[in-house]
Amino acid sequence: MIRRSARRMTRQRKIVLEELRKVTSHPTADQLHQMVRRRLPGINIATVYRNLEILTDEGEVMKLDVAGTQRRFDGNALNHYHIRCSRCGRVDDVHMDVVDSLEEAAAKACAYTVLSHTVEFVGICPGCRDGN
Amino acid sequence: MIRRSARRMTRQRKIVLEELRKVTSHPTADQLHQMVRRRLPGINIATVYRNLEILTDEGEVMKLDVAGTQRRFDGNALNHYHIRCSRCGRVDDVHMDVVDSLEEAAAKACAYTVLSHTVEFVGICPGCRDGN
DNA sequence: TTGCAATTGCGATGCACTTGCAATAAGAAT
DNA sequence: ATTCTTATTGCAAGTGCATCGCAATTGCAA
Ligand SMILES: [Mn+2]
Ligand SMILES: [Mn+2]
Ligand SMILES: [Zn+2]
Ligand SMILES: [Zn+2]
Repeated sequence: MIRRSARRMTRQRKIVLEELRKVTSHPTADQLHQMVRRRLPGINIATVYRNLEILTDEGEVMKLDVAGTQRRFDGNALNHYHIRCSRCGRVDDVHMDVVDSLEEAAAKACAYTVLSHTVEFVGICPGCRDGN
Repeated sequence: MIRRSARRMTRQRKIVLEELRKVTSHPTADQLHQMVRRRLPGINIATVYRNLEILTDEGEVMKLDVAGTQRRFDGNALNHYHIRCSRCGRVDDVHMDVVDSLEEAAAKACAYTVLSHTVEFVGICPGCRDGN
């Protein structure tokens, strides 16, 4: 029989998750590494990456592959949409309903079995627009 | 006064564009490099990248930053949606109407000035589904 | 407590893309 | 046609983000 290896809740993994859950800013791995380091000075960036990978496939967090930039991570694993500022690169949540009907429309418009979808808006954040 | 440098239509640029326009497959830069090399054996990958960059900001082609994979290029610069096969990675067009109302909804649901949006579907392509 | 596989820190490596530079060539001016 | 300017090229080296190999450590089940 196939057995998945038993996961351990290490100090590192716990704090990576806690720090990511604390913010709504969709940090990159190295931003998160800085945050975690305040509590765990010796932690290595590779450990942060490895844990984010594991937490992602456990469904605890979400990987965001933002167009043309460094990968970001989201402590909220429920599907929701994002907007990226084209000036400064920050990424924020868009608090609108997910449009599931897009997937039905797509299923009719191509030959694939449709499984999921993501939407990324691009715009100008308030800070950049109002000049700060 | 600011003047943009005059663009030259080099043999390389012309053929990169022609080869990209020939296909509907959204090739990566090195796939396109292989294609172009059949007509221009000496062309370097850096030249392909540079020309794709230039053609993109001239609006002739489109860069696709597909979630978690190598960048792909699209000879059709008009906004349309894509679907990626989670098994084999191929990317195809989804021939459905672009839902502009998403941007209005997003504008109400966040503080950004919304400029554009992209949708990426994920699914299983016919080839992978039907086992080839 | 003990045993042992999962996990870590660290350095090395990989990969996709970008850049510096001298040589080349597009295309406007003559 | 020829000359001239400078955008563009090929090549090699460089960047940056992410991943990997490995010996040492550690969670945790027995
Ligand atoms: Mn989010
Ligand atoms: Mn397309
Ligand atoms: Zn901004
Ligand atoms: Zn497939």
